[in-house]
Order: sequence, then C-alpha cells, then structure tokens
Amino acid sequence: MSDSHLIDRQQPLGRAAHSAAFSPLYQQIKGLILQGLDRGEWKPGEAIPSELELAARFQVSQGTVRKAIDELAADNLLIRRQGKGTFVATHNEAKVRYRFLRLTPDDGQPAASSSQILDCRRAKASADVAAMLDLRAGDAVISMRRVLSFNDSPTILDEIWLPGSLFKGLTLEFLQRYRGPVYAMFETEFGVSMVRAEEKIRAVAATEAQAELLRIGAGSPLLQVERVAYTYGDRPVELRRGHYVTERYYYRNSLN
Amino acid sequence: MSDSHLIDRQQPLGRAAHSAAFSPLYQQIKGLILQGLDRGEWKPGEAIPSELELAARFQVSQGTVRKAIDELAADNLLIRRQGKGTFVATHNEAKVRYRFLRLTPDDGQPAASSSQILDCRRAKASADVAAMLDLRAGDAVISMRRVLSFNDSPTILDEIWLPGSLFKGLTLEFLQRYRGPVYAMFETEFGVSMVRAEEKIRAVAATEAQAELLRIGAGSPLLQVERVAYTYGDRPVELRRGHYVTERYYYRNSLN
DNA sequence: CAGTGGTCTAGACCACGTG
DNA sequence: ACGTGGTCTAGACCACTGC
Repeated sequence: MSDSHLIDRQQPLGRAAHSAAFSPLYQQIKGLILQGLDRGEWKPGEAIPSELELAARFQVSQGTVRKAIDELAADNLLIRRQGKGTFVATHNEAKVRYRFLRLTPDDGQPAASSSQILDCRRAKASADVAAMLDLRAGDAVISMRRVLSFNDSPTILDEIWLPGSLFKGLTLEFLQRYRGPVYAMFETEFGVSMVRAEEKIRAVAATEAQAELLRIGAGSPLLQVERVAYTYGDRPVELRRGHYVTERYYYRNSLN
Repeated sequence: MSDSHLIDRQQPLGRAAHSAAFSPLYQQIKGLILQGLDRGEWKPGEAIPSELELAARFQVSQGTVRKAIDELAADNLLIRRQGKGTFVATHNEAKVRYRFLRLTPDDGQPAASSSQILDCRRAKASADVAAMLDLRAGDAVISMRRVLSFNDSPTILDEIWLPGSLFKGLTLEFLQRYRGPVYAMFETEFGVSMVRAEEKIRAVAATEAQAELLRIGAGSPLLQVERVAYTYGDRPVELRRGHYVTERYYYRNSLN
C-alpha cells in the first residue's frame, strides 16, 4: 500500500475535481512510472513489469495502466513490443539511435562517420551556460569540443557543456577510447538518459577558427544549432552548440 | 449499410489477419473519417458527428470510434472540445494559426508582421518542381514571391509554387486584397487544407537579389527552408522555398 | 503452451457547455 | 436537463514470442 500515492478515489471526486491538484488517474500512474524510470528502478533496455502487474501494484485496472503507458510510449520513453513486454527506451539501438541527429545527406543515406575530440576540460559555468543548465554561475561544468566527419569530410563542429556533478570521470582520454554515439555513452556510463531536446537554429558566418576546423572558407554560411537536452522530469543535462556544413547535407524537419 | 466498407468481422479473423489488407478496425474507421474530411463532408471549423452517431453509422462501438478520433486529434486533423464536440481543425484560429511558422524572436514574442507580395504568375512546372508536387513537368503551376516583415524589418523571403489545377483564380490582385495567413486563405477560398509539412533546412549565402529585398549585405548567411506541404491523404499541394534572416529571430524545434 | 501486449466491446460515472 | 467528450472499469478474444 505504501507504494500508492494516488489521490483517494474512494471518495467520489465531486468538488475535489475542481482543485488545482486534480489530475486523471492515468496521469497519476504515468507520473509514478516516470518516477520509477527516474529512480532507475528499471534500466534502459530492460522490461518494466507487465500491465497486469502494474495494475495490481497501483490498484487500478489494466486499462488505466495501459493509457499511462500509451502516453509514455508516444513520448519515446518506453517501447512496446507485442508478445514480449514494454521496455525502457535506450540510445543503444539501431532504430532510435540517431533520433536526435537530423542531418541528412542530399543523396543516398549511408555515410561513414568518425568523431574527433578536440578537447575536454572542467570549468566553471558562465552565467548564460548556467542559466540554460539550471545551475548557478560558477558551478562545475565539463566543456568539450569535437568534429564529426562524414565520408572523411568534416561536417559538424560541436561544443558541449555538461553539469560537472553528473559526469564525474568524463575525461579526454575516456572520450577518445569510447566508440559510438555520445548519448548511448551518457546512458551506459553515467546513467543519464536524454529524453527530449529543444533547439534554436540560425544561419551564421563561419569564424576563422571554425572555418579552419571544418575546412571551408572563413565567412561561409553555417547552420548553428543550439540544443538543450533534458532527462526525465524535464531537467536540463546538456547544452550543445553545433555548427553544421550544409553543402551536401540538410537538416530535416517535420511539421504537424 | 452502403456506408460501411469495413473488412468483414463476422468471420473471425483467423488467417485473414495475415493478409496484406488487414488493419485494425479503428484504423479502418480512421480511414473512413479521413475520407469524409477529404471529400469535404465536414468543413474546417465545423463539428463532425458525435462519437455515438459515428459508432452507429459504422456499426462499431463508441470505444473504437474514440480510438480512431484520438489518433486524428493527435495528428491535429481534429480538435476535441469537452462538452461541445469534435471539430475539423482549421488555420483560422488563434491557437493553431502559426503552427507552421517556427521563426521566433530572440526576446519578447509579439511583433507586428506585414506581407508584401512581389509577384504571382501562372507558369509551367519545371522538372524538379513537378517532382515535388507530384505533377508532370509542364503542368500548370502558380508561382509567387513575397516578403514578410516583422516590426518593419524584412525577415522572410518566400517563393511559393502551387498546383494550378487547385488554385484557379489566385491572382496578384487577389493576394494583395487578402488579409491574414496564407494557409487560412487556401482553406477558406480554395478548400485546400494544409495538414502536414516536411522541411529541408540549410545555411546559404544571400544572393544579390535576396540581399536587396531583405536589406542585408550580399553574401550574408540566410536560413534556407524548403517546404513541401501536404493535405489529407499525403497529397503534396505546396512547395515553398523560404530564406530567413536569423539575426534577431531563430527557428525553434523540439526533438522527441 | 503460457504470457505478453493489441484490439474490441459494453457500460458506468464525471465534467463541461448550452439551453 | 441534456448531450458532449473524458475517465475508468471489466472482460473477451487476438497475435506475437519464447519455452
């Protein structure tokens, strides 16, 4: 019973429904499952309990649990697999691996990609970085830069800031040893799951330094993508400023 | 009875479920409602029949209709309003009016906007325009250009192509007389509802002509946004190439 | 074969909007 | 008071997976 912190439904809702604290049962269940994810009760890639188990645990019907899970699956936090169960989404999977990489080649898609880490150091958060990561100015952050190349032509220059408290042990050597997508590493090595991101996109002219790293002319147009990525509970855990060469690649987007 | 073209469910599904034509009942209902929208059985802004009416018409339970409507509402084709009914989405509404305009000012949001039409003429589709609009090269298209200004500074230069067959009577004079968002006009005046769009985004250098119209220096970085917009049934009905000045505005995007 | 999620139904009660 | 969509429940049968 101590597992359940739901609004008491034994009393018919009546006026209680008008109170600010009211939310539908399935939303409360959704919140409880989210807490479980956040606590790490089920790790990325693992199955969560079956709908019937969760229904028993939370003392609601299977249908209510189902609606909660439906929404979490729609948000890409969970993945349903018929006949097998419901699994915690992970970046270690072909299907959703490049969910956050929107750059697409003009022609056929496959491209050999490689990453070169330029630097990685601990620093104190400037006022603006702190604001975007919900830190205080001067708090410890990790700052790194890298160049991503496709088919050996440098295409993306990324500058990344992370809260120091969450990524202890993230060093240049560690990064250089690591293979594969950064978000998969954050998840596996530091237990931080990126779940959602907001981007601000502009066209800018390449500075001298950027031009040299990307092997283009100074002043060439670059797509600037400033991203704040969030984990469970909408807590910001990464700030990334990317500069993309969009000669043979474009940023794809769908509007609904 | 002639209203219903569902797969026969009197026969238990059995192996039929393995056939290519199989889809869940609620998906079939969704398709039927979509056809109604496409036919114009219910106009944008109008209410569709209540869930119980549709359930009776299609000979399924209210729950099945509900699931179909849920998906259409998630796609922004329908809008549910508690106590009132379910309505056909429209661009003539404050809430969703600027659904497709992703440009946002760096500071406070409101900005007086004005549109200047540069030209509007009938033409024959070039091969590439035809391909993107699902036409044949040489088919009639309408081609127009305009400049959008915010707070009196020119910010967006749009070039738009439309299938001539759908937009008869769209002339320069007509455009200049019209007030308000283009998609609302397409919907109200030509019965074409934009439902979804795909964009390809790049950074480019402004040409002389673009620079003059946008009052910036030639070669300045511009955000190029190439959009194909679709109506019901994923039929492309607009091609638009926009160039945005992103000095004081940015293109916002959310990744899930 | 058993267990999982997927689909479908039926019915209850609620909150909201309108008359 | 009535009709709408919103929430919740209960139970049936299906399809997929793995033992």
